Amino acid sequence: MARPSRIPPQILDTMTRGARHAWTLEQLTADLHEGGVQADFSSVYRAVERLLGEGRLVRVGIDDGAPRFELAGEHHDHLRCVRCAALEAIPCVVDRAGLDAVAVRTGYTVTAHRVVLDGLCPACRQR
Amino acid sequence: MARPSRIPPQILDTMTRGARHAWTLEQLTADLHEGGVQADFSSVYRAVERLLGEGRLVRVGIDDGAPRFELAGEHHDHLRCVRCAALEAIPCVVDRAGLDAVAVRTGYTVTAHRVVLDGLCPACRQR
DNA sequence: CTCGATGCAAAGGCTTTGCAGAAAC
DNA sequence: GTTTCTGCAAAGCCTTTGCATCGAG
Repeated sequence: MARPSRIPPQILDTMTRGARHAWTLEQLTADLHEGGVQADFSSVYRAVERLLGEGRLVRVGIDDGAPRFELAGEHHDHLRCVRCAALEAIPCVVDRAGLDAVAVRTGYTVTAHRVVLDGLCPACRQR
Repeated sequence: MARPSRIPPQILDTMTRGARHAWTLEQLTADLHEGGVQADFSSVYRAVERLLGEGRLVRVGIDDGAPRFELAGEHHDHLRCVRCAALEAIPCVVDRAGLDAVAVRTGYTVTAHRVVLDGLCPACRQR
């Protein structure tokens, strides 16, 4: 190792401290800057790529324009406000029995799932 | 109306007959061509846009590179082979009670959900 | 003749890559 | 001196839009 990575640990740190649940690369770059960390977008891109490969981050597809990333850890699903785009982590809402039934009926081996609930957050509903 | 739409009905027809469950714009354009329908990509793009607005199609985010579209109809979830990218429609596997619990706990009004199961199809598992 | 639909081509936005400079070993 | 990380800038890829043309009413 000729030069220690500066950005990857900063990303993990930012995510650990952050209030957010899933970052786009753009948000992540902005948050690093706010934390006083100088980092080019492409460096963040490559650092995230590396962290994904190491299994420290996971990619979550919220399908709202840009891929998002979050710390690898316990599985959870997501709840998104369709109006303000707020994103919350929620416990898994997939029905185990239903999953097994699907596996049996289709012959697939189901290895993972991604769930996004769409809704209105309390603040947006009042408006 | 100065000129009746040619492409939108052909899209609905292609989707109704097709074996596929969700089309990317590229696949849709290709399927139209195979069916002998001449259609430019941008025309397909705009036709789909129109059909979405009319509620005849829905957009489904499988998050596998390109947005996909399918006929509006009964809600269903999706099962995707991570190896060959095959896509199947499956009955909803979301736990109703869990959904209600989330709504209560977060204060959100949940209006929709999107589920993608990842797995290995029978053919790919054998290899 | 009029007006919307279509095809072509270019613009736009975001992701990904190449390359030279910088920093640690 | 060697190696790898970083920043800058350009290349790519797919989506979206502008515009001239076409064709049914």
